[in-house]
Amino acid sequence: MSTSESKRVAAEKPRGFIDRLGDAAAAEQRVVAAVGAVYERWGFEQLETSAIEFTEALGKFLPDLDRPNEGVFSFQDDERWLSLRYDLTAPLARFAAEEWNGLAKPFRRWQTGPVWRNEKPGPGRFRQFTQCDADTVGSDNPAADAEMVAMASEALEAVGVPRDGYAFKINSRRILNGVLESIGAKDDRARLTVMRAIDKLDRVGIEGVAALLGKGRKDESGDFTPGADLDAAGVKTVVDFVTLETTSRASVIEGLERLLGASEEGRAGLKELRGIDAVLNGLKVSDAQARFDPSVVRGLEYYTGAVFEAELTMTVVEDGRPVRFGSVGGGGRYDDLIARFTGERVPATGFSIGVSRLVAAQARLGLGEAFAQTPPVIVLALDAARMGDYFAIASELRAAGIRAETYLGSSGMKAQLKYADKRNAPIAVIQGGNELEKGVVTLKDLRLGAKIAANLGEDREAYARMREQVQQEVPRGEVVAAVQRMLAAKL
RNA sequence: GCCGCCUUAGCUCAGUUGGUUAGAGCGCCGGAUUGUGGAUCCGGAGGUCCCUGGUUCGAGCCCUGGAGGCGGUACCA
Repeated sequence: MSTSESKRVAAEKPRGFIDRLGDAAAAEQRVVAAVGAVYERWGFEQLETSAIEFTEALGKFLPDLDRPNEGVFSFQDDERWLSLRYDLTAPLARFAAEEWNGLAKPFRRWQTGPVWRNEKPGPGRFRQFTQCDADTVGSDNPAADAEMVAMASEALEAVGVPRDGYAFKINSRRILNGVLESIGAKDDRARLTVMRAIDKLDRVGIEGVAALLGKGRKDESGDFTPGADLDAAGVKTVVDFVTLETTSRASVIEGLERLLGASEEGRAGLKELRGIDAVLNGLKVSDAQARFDPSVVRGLEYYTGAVFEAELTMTVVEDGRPVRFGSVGGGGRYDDLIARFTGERVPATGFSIGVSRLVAAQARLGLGEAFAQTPPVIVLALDAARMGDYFAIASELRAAGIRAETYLGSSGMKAQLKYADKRNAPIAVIQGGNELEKGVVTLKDLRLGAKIAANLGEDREAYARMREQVQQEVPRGEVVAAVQRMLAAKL
């Protein structure tokens, strides 16, 4: 009985999710390993938590009946709502609150793993992606914030980003709050609208921001976005803040000093930035690596103090156009998050690296090549009765630390070489009847062959000569040494 | 969520005012080549023309509704 056409299951995956094969999969692990090693070195302890949490623990209201999956993947279990975590910070808050009594405080942990968001996917935006976070819970010292920035910059360099290829932008929500206070934007809706407007500086420019602060703005598609409805003086105040010269941390502090006036909240934010600056100077983090930038907002509502954003400033030209990578991580201080569980205010700060994004950038910038895996040497299987011999050869190569596999299909030699070619194998190990008689194996240098063949035309004779040239017979006992030599040879 | 464009082979696409059996290039499989990757030549496999309902003697093409993709915008804990 055969499966009818209509009963076949479609081989497809849900939108917003991706498969990764080979180096694409391994690259993420290697980035996590490199970043995690930096966090470990700074004394952070690794934490693992479950992928699923109670929905209310994630700080999300119960999904309403019409749209139970708005933003987050949720389902009901024994009457209670469960959700896939959408970041690593909310699970940390839950863990810290749950284990509070037994933890050494301040509690410093790092964590990695996939997170899920049920949102419209786009290019470079998926519904599952990996984050790598570090957080300090139980310290309100600005030094903890400075440490996050310095450590994250070390992490970026650990994955190959050069020192002049990234920049951290730092601000404090308290400064923003001070500004909002001084222009009389009291209610939360107006404050949020102003912050969203500032957040769009990159995309819509200063004129766009000014429009969004005032009456609103019509974009190219004809869509109208209502503004925050500030008066002219209010717009000017905000614009002055977000356009402050950011070349040095000291000059920003100076500028803020001038613009902030008497706002108590703003003063507190400024004090915070001073504390961060002092520690960054001690850690020798330069103005170019970490700037104070009053236009940095970060969307997340839970931030209460310092906010950070890591941006890759390197560009690569693709299809004749420069491609910018933008933000590869962010974080900040969230002093109220843990209070949801304990009722007690616990100061905390953290930083999150978007691993998937960083890997994508790494690949396109060519930074990941040092991490790339060498493809395996392929041992051809020319005689089904001698599989044991072929596996013995591959095993010897593996024992010498060389990636090696034995061909397991049933095809002829030509197809096996095509297989090796497709796998990007550097070498094919051949032992058929001819070699067996002589007690040798043939090593074929596929990389060299590919290089030579690329310059050949239709000349079949030259091709045959090339074939002879790129392969050599070696005694069976010297296979490992000869493979090592061939792999080491420069092309 | 809103606005615009798009959907034909694994991929990129062609397809006449609506007319037999829907095509090309690339890729894939095989042969020319007794045991050798590329190139060349020959052959082969591969299709729910996104789905649905309709108009028509007849729909890949026209009409209704829907889904999916791309771009912009909004949201983003």
